[in-house]
Amino acid sequence: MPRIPAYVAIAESLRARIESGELKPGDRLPAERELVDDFNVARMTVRHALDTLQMEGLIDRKRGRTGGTFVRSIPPVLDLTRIVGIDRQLREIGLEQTHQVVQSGIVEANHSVSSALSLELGDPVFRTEIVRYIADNPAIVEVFYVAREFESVIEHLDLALIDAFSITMGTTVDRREDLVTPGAATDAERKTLDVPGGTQLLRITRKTFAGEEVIAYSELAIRPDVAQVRVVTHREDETSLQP
Amino acid sequence: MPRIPAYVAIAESLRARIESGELKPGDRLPAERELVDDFNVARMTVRHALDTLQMEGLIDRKRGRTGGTFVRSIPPVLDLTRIVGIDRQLREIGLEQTHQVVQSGIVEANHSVSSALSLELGDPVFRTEIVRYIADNPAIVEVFYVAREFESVIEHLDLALIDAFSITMGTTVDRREDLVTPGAATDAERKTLDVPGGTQLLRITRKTFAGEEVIAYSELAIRPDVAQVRVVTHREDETSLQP
DNA sequence: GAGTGGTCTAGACCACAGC
DNA sequence: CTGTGGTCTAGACCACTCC
Repeated sequence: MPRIPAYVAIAESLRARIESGELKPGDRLPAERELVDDFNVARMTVRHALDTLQMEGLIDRKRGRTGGTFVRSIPPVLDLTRIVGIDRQLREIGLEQTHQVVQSGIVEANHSVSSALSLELGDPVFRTEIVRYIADNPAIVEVFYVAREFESVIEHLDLALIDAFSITMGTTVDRREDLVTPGAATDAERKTLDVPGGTQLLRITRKTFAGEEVIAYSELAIRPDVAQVRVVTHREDETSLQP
Repeated sequence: MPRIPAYVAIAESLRARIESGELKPGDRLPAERELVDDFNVARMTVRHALDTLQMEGLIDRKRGRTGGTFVRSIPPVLDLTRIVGIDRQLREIGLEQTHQVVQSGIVEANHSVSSALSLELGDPVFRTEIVRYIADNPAIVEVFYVAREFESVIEHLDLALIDAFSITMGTTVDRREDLVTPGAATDAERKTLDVPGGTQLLRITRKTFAGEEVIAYSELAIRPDVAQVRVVTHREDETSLQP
């Protein structure tokens, strides 16, 4: 029998109390120093256990006199496979969405951007960084890159990008491709999203197509504690049973 | 000016070396004890920095005489919005996929399962746990639940579920919905996927529909270092510009 | 002020994988 | 055997937030 590390045992014990429903979303777990007494370990070991639960998305932590460690509650769902903007999706379920342009201007294309948009490394591109708030919580950071001549699409950030292109440029967008990966917040995201270091995010890198050409490239980072992501696939999308 | 924690500064420094290309995928970073000397901090602080980079998906760590900390290489892409099975998608890009049924049998529906399949808590359901290997690496754990009478679909695990239902039951599947979240490996997943604790995974909970009825519910956990996930959305899926 | 989580130290020993 | 990462201790002080 392999030995079970203490921090794993502690995490299992707390996870069991959450999954059994003994601790419900919003409930507070014992303070770290209490857990130290309960399990007879050093505080770093308790923190390692809590770190893993936080990475799993089961708990949130707040500091201060009324802070503590809490069971995470279930966030609203955003549909990746709907073309309509986030704004409208949230309004349908009765939530407020606002956004704020953090920065925008011409920058030199880095490697990811230039290869996505078929440019040379260092070519000028128009970059916009947006933070979207759901019910006043910073929820999503979106950085998007377009060729300079498309700059005016940012006048319609409340719309889906697809419609913004159609209105401002007359360009017909017909497809987008999203790569979805998990990953912790970087320091920059940590600041704009106002989360502690190490928070788990859902990352999406998106290519928006007009025909076979990529006309926009964006990177989204979503706080999973304020928005879940859904993907819907219909049978008609593809005939699957051919050899 | 807020003070920058040492572990953040160390992580930033290493991240910069990776993103600049000074360290390429597969390259080895300095050993932890070397970094301790380089940055004049305790080893726990270096490890905290490396933990955050690991959570971001930038590095992998291996122990043993020839182990170390390595820059992660870029994994193949699986398309969530294609109905064809994982098996065929990988064969198209020249990779081997095998799978193994870890366990299967009748269990009592827990809360998630019963509410997804419209059953009562504790009702019997057929549960199958599968591990999928990509190029001999354990890549995906898939647990799926169906009503007992659909049990025979597991005879066709190499096919997409949609076709398995069609062949064995004559049931026409026409839609599926996936919820995508990030989250670290639990202890159970850690064992079956053979990853160290705290590894980031991409989690998908999937409902498979026949008409408005959910006929299968599955939970997938994907190792992002062996498979990336893509979502493709077409314009025709929805008319977006209505008020 | 007081109690919460966040950072950090300077060690120790363990587990693993090649040589 | 040796060098790698993994776990753990028993403290310390900091930063935040409400009272």
